[in-house]
Amino acid sequence: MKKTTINDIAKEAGVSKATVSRVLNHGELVDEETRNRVLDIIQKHRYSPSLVARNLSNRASNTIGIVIPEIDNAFYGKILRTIVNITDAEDLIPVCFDTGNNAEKDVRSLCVLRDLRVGGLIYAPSVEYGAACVTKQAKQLLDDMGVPTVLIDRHVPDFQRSGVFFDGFDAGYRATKILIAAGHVNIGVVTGSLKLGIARARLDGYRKAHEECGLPVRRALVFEGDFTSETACLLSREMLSLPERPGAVLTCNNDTSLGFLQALGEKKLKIPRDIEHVGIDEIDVFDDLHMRYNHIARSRVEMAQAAMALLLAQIRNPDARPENVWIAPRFVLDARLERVAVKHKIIAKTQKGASRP
Amino acid sequence: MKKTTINDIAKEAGVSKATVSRVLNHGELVDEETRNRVLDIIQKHRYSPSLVARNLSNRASNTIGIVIPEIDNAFYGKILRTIVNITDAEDLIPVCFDTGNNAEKDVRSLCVLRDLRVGGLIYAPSVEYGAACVTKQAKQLLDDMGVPTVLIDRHVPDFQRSGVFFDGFDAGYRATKILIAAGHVNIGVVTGSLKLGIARARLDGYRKAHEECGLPVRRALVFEGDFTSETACLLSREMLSLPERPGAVLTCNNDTSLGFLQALGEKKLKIPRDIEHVGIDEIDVFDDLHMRYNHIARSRVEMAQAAMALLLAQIRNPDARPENVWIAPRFVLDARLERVAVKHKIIAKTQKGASRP
DNA sequence: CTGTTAGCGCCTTCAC
DNA sequence: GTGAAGGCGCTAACAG
Repeated sequence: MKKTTINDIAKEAGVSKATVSRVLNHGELVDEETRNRVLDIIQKHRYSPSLVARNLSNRASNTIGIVIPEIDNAFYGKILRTIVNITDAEDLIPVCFDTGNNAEKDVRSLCVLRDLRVGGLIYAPSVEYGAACVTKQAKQLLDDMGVPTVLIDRHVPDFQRSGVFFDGFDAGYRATKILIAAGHVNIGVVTGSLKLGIARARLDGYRKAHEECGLPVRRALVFEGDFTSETACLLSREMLSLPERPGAVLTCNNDTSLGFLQALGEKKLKIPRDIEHVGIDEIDVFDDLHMRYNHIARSRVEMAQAAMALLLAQIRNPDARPENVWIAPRFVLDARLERVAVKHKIIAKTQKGASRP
Repeated sequence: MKKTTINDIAKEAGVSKATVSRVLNHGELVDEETRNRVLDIIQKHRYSPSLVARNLSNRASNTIGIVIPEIDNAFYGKILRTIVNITDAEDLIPVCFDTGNNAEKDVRSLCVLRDLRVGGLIYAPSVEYGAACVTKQAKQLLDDMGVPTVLIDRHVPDFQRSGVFFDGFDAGYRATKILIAAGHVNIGVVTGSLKLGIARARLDGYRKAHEECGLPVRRALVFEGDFTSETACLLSREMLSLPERPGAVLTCNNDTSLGFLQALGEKKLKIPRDIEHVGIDEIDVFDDLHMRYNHIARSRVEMAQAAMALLLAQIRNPDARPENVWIAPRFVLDARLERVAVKHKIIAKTQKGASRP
């Protein structure tokens, strides 16, 4: 039992396949009568042309590749969903890979996408985690593919492409400023692997805030993790056991915040009674439950939309110049911290009521 | 600047494309010397054959379609990630659609997948939400595609295909039994749309437990929602304002549990001081934070793995008979409820230490 | 308006 | 071992 093809239709309709192809693609160029006849037969056989053949013939593909780490992380999950909703609306076909933050998988995924001759690419690289040679391979592949590409959330070092990024430096900087303004001098920080640019940026912001305020950055208060809750919890336990326990803590992504909060719970410490805390990234459940959680949100929907906008623009106009979009941090603070932040002009003013992304 | 093709390689190597094709696919059939020469040229040009052309020629595709609602829901996010990790290991290419629980989008997604001539399909239908005619279309499409298909999590009514399902009836039944065994007679329930089979199953379990214990099912305590936290919260507020407030509540999926917990927080009610609660589905964050949350987990990883196993089996052996796998509920209860459950032989015995999926 | 022809890039017989 | 030829299903000129 074979799939019916354009030939079968043509034969049965007593026309050439060119005509069938025409009613399929440029219906108006075909005599109404023959068109209807062909259409009828198509319907009868429930025929629908093969995209594979069509793509080959057109040497163009309406397929776009998506390469992200940790699909099941709420951050990327939301991004992915936003992306596929857009691809859907634009009649693009999303092919999706998860790298698990493994640079080798970046390369493998890009290989497949290259062989698939996708027409575009949204890419959240984990290559920074990997060896230099892997990064080089990935860049090479991107070049080889020669298709519109938009980086999202993370950079590829020394690589000139469009991208949508979160201003992690600003987030780290302002978060720390706020804590300092609230009277803290002893501020701990749990961040991700400093091999990752985004982790470094956030920590740099933390440092800058200290310098600007004439405060020393105490090495003992800087904890380099890996953006997982497990590691963050271990580090946080350590931090909270310090003889001079920090009065405030900055945690640099959603899972890190969770790890920290877990450690906090174990020690029976309460926010803000015993310690102050600002996290980076929203945590949906806390929102749902209206739980207190001072944090800086990076709008996932906004990022994904911006990325797709850039991608579509590039697909439509291939010689568009690379363009970077920076997504501004959004502050979600309790009344007290917000007052402090506004008073010190660290944030513009209350953003309450801003729709959750 | 054109992509290099098999022809370019053949020409440069001074051989025919047949030979190049051979070194690509059946290297051993080619003289070592020529093979190496061809290989060198391939490397030099960084040539890699087009999967599109190859698929067309082979009239077979290593592509598999994935259609799920709500990619950003942690439940499906985890499933998706597990699936793509497996497709990756099996050299399959995942094409992924999100339907947002919109039956029309089910149909649209299946259409694209059909045109793509995917080699297999993992499908979590939302068609039950839709009109009968839409369901019919979806079934028709599945038939037209004629490729191995595995349903996951949700049924398509009257449709004979392989599938991996959670035993929601059993979950609802045993959860309710436990609450009854714990001394409750006034048990509220918040469920999803009863148009959905999985919602009905869970509620049926709740009913069965009541019957079996000679307890009446009070209609006022049955709240039909839609599996979203917003609706669940509204309904829960209502429930908690009842003159005869239930002493225990069953909530039938993760978001519903969240909605309920939010309403609970608003009323300053505490578990288990004021009310008892069992939810269906895990909520990762609660796990991470070691928060108290009595629930019945449906193992997402297990489901996804089972689904892929069925799919691969079917792909390898096309006349394998349809097969259904039922994933057993896993109970995660606090000490008191667990003791009650074990004592009444509702659950076998402590499952503590079971790895989180 | 419609049919013929010639690919798209690759694979697989078949001869040699 | 290798090349020539034909075909996968479809589209895009080019003639009529």
